[in-house]
Amino acid sequence: MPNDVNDVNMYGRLVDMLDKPYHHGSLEEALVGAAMNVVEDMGIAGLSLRDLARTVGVSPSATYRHFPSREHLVMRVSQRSREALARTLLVARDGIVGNNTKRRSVERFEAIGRAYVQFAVDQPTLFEAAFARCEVGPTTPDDPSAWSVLVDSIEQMISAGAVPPSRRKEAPMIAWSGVHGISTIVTSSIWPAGVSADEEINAVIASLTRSLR
Amino acid sequence: MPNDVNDVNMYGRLVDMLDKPYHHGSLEEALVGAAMNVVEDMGIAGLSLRDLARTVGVSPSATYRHFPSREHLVMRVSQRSREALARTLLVARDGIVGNNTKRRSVERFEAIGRAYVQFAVDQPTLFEAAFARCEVGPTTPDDPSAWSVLVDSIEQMISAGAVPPSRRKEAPMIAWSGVHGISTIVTSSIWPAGVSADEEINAVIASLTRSLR
DNA sequence: TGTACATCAGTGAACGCGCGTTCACTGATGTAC
DNA sequence: TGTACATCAGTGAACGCGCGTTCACTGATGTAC
Repeated sequence: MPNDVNDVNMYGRLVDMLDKPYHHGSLEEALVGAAMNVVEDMGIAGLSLRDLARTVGVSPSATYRHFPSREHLVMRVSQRSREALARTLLVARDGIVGNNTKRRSVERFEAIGRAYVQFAVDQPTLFEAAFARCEVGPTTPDDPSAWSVLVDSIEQMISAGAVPPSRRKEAPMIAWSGVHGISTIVTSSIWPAGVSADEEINAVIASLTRSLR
Repeated sequence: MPNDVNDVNMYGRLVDMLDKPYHHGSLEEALVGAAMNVVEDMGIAGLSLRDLARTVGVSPSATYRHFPSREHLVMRVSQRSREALARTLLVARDGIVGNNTKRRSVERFEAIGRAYVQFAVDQPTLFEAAFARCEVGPTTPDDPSAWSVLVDSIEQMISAGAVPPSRRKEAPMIAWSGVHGISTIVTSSIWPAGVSADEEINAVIASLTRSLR
């Protein structure tokens, strides 16, 4: 096959590579982004600073300009994962509309729960990363925060009269435990791979609404 | 300090070591046992075949007589952890006695739930190992099986009239999700370390009993 | 507007490490006759 | 009862690997005067 055109492209790429400036410009963001990709398909145990540096095209030691240790990177990735989860909850919630505020508040609550489980099923490694035990804690609150989304949703149900105010204190943890539990069960090794869990998910979510009444 | 007696002991030990037979005798069991200890204080990521061989006093390659790969050992440890969990559930259940069968069935159910969470709190690394994603599956059913303990307990409640038979199918997953969820939440990095979760645990377990009625 | 200089963000080589796994081997055990 | 031999369960050395982290360094950038 003729290779002149390809050669031009190749040289173009080589030039791009050679033109690579000494300063990356946004190395920290690039590292976190690359790390999210790695976690997505290898899990958080597959994260390696050297590997990320390679991917981003930078020397291993450059990563230490931005993260004091691997563990700090892990913390960032974990938080990112939680924030990604929170964003999908918001999208699911805002997808539910209607004028009956009471009914809408319950439907939104259930949509959030369903989206939570769906995130875990679709992105098991990110979900795992989101709640991984981690030696260093986040220095910034999650934004958006899945917990806040849940609490707000329950507050809406209380305002709309779908849940009695007496449940205010305990309701978030009850709801979170239920959806989190079925999520981890369905994505763990004890759940037979490839088998749908739709019925179980529906039953759990229905039980939550029921137990908050 | 005089060292004659100590020397005798020391020589005794040395002789013991030198007397070590060529064949270990129960290497497989010794490896699994050592692995449980490692997992208990380093987590499952800290498992290394070489390290175990060292601990047990055997060459690294000897482990391959008993496990085709590290992953197979991980599977065994994971199953062991689940069985340990199941045993604590049985103990907790059998600790509840009484003549009122209906009341007893509910109290046993709740005791099992509480023991489940307590196991996770007391042995977070074993709990994590029990449900770790694992590339090879177990070849033998868990014995005892935590799932069976739970199902039996619900069956008892149904017989005693504490739970309507119509809930038979969905009840186990609802209950399991709740206790499993709060367990993973409380042992994950998002729960502030050292803060008691007793109130939340009680609220979740009460909500489960409520939602099964 | 030009320049000296501090600071920042990279490089590249090296350190020491432990890992999983394989290989040819040998010592111990059990079994058929 | 003794013995030849297959099989089992170890040894020990080596392979190749990738990792986190440190170090002395240099190129680029921004800022005070």
